[in-house]
Amino acid sequence: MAQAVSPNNTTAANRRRSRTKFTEDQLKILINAFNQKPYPSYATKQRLALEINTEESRIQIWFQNRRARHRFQKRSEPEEHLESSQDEDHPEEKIQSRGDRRCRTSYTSSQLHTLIEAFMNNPYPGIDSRQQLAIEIGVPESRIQIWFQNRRSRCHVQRKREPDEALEQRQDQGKISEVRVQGIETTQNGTDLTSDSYSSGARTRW
DNA sequence: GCGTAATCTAATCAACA
DNA sequence: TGTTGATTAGATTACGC
Repeated sequence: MAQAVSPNNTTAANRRRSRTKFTEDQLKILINAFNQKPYPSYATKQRLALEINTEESRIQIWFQNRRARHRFQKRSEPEEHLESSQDEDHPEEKIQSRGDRRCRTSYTSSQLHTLIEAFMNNPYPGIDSRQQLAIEIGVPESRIQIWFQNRRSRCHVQRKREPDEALEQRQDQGKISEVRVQGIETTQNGTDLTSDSYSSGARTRW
């Protein structure tokens, strides 16, 4: 998978968060919680965060990685070695956790303006930039990270769709031949994730 | 070098205007 | 109903021992 930040290009602006080192006691609590519920609700994650004195976002990442490791083990290990209680697919937990999500963050137009400006400047901000933005607009850093993820993702989708849409438009207008889509493709083909064009066709809220 | 936290994309769910 | 924040799986990167 393509990564935006090359290993040798680490600057203050794209530096990763330093690794969290969980203590034995913290891990005991986390593992115990995981064994009970691999898909904890937001309230549970918050409670755990409080209990082991860390951020809720770290709990979320820990559970994500833990589930991934479990799935991996499940695939690679012979079936008789599996611990039955923990290796179910846990569909009921998944369903339940959907009912207790974090409240949707609602950004003001000025917050969005700041985010978009930052995105145009750098679509892959490191921990320092994200924290700075978080302070600036008064939103947790984890929400900034999610916002950038969604924004990048939707930019990719939009860019994939644009040539098709241009074609459809031409067909709708009954304009035959000579109209070139090339221009659109070439200008969008670079690394310009920063374009706000992905929302330009639709209604914008900012 | 290994274990694993952090990060990424893509798909999907779901709140809200 | 479309937009977009939240969550997930799965893959990958890279930190810290």
